[in-house]
Amino acid sequence: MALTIGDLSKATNTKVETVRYYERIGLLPKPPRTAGNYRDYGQAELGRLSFIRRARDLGFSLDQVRALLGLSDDRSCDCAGIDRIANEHLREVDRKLADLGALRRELKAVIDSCDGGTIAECRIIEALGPSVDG
Amino acid sequence: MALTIGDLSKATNTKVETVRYYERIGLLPKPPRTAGNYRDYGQAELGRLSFIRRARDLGFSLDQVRALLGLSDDRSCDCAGIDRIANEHLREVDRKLADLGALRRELKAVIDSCDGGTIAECRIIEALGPSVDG
DNA sequence: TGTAGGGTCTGTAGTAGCTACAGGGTCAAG
DNA sequence: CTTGACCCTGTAGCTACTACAGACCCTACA
Repeated sequence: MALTIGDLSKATNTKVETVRYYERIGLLPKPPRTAGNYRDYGQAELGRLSFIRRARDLGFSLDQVRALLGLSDDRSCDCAGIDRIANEHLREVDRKLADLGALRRELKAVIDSCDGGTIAECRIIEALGPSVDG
Repeated sequence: MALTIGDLSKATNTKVETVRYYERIGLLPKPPRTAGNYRDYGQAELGRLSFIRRARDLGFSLDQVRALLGLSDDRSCDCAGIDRIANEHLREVDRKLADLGALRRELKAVIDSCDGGTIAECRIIEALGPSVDG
């Protein structure tokens, strides 16, 4: 039943330092300590940490995770707030996908323009800006 | 001909602090100073900064930019090194696109599973991990 | 000549989200 | 009773900037 920080760490694939970090910034509660001053966790903390890690894996920021945790703690409220945060995040992801796609096209064009030779005639270098003696 | 740091900043859409930062980390040379201890830039520095910014816009890391600058300084070498860095970066971008795409699908599935109601029955929260009282 | 406003200078600290130590204490096994 | 794995606190590092504070410089206008 009692779990050490190492147990939590292994179970959630999180570094020990990261668990302590989450405690420091208030995402995880300060747990009771053993006689030897070791952190003493239970199932609740394991669940909470799993939640945090899963949300992080899905790309939610720590602030978003904090908000999700805050909302999910009140199980009687309706889940519109949760839905809003998740959809906001989805829009962010879509923006990033679009940006990264555009960047890829541009980068590909720069690379394709080059067909070897010396640096002096390298199209990649050319494409990257006005030449140094411009 | 003589450019202040503000001129460079405006011409390349870079914050003044960022220009000083690039100097501090060695991407830009330490320029001569005016009588009043202002940085005194010429066209060469403008070109170099433009190059840096353009490469950054294309998602190259500062380390990659440093390598590109190093290679491009020797104009007689062949451009295989440049090509290698650019293609490496392209592969990185492709990896990120794939990861982000996968993340998006998963996030979408989580969101779509929710059809309102209270937090207690919220599928988003459920999907994010074992419940707190696991 | 004085002053108001911009711009610039150095140096330091903050951002996100960890990660990596140093220098110590604790605990179970042999 | 010692070895080794774990844990503790506290601090510094990472990327790529950004944001001050407190001072100095430079130009224009009264």
